[in-house]
Amino acid sequence: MPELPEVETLCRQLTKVVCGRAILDSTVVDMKLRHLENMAGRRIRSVCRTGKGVNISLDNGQILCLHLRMTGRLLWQSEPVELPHMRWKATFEEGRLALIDPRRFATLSLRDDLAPLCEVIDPLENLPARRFHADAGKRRMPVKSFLLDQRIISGIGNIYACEILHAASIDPWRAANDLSLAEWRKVSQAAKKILLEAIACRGTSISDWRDLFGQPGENQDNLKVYGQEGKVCPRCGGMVRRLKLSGRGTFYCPDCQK
DNA sequence: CCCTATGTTCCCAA
DNA sequence: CTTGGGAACATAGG
Repeated sequence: MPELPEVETLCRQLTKVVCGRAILDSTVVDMKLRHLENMAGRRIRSVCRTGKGVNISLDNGQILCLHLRMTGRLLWQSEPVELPHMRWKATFEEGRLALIDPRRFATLSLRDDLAPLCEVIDPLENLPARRFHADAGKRRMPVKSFLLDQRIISGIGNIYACEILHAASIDPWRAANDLSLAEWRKVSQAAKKILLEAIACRGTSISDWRDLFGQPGENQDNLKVYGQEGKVCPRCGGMVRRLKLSGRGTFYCPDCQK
């Protein structure tokens, strides 16, 4: 279930493996994706990320846009191996890309431009705390829900929202419009630190996540609160708790997140 | 059988 | 208009 660091990891690996390469053939396995045409003959120009989305630019100007949702996985196989839940594949001279996705929520489509995807805040950009502060405006929703709202900020999911708010010492239930500019500065700095650290570790493999080569990431060792219910908060010695917020498991330390 | 799950979208209600 | 809740999508694992 990839968030920004996992998708960034995939994009960097894809760039190395398929950039400049020609697709010999592509095959739809799951008929939910039957609208996808065969990309045989197309060469890959570049790969980039928007939020949690992978965008693969082709030499005819089209962009193959992939969103992995909950259980989607993109794998590079130098030797083709049949795996369960394969929904789509593209063969190259050097190997093939396979989309594996048990729950079949992932989306894959060809688009003509990315512009609509680029208007949202990407937390790795030098987005000023001012922008957060301004966008929070009159929103009374909990700050965690605000961070998770992909229409405002793209890329942060449940694990990193919990970790960012812990690093910033902010209570997830605080109303977004209640945070001061100084507090948004802490959130913005925490987001950048947490996300960059996770990218350096090739993502968080708590359960499903594997990188392009099937390898788990290592950022699970860096988690301070997510999945740590009942454990000791490494910052203040309090006890990490878990409650529901908008239906999502929310891990936090009531003693140092105010 | 129960509950949970790193995501998104849609409908409905307040 | 904003926000929250629940369902839907569909499957695996504890």
